[in-house]
Amino acid sequence: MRQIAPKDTEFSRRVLSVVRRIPPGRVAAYGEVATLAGRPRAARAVGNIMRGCGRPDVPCHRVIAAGGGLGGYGGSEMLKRALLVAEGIIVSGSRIRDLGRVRWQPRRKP
DNA sequence: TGGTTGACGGTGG
DNA sequence: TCCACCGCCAACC
Repeated sequence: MRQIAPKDTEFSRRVLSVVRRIPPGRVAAYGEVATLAGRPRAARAVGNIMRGCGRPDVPCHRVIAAGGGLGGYGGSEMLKRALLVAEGIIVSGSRIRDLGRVRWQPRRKP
């Protein structure tokens, strides 16, 4: 059983900051968060940090896998699905159907 | 210092 | 549409 203690490094803190910015009713993929954190290829690393988020400030349940997969949630994948549905996101089984609609867009250049 | 793991992403069959 | 393989990055032992 590996220790779940994310290091308070720049990267981890940046990732948490990005996830914290995700508004309700919207979701972001690990790769998206990684890109916003400055590491477009660190999707796995983001998952590692999410694994030990343990912070109510960080809506880790709004972070999903690319393609609409929910990914995981401390072992209770069903809980994550319920949280997303409660926010108005349509989820079918373990897959988000209106992914292109709930996809969080951090900023758009005018 | 090096090797392994993991809440991933993308492509191919 | 679903399953499998490879590649990338950070944390843990």
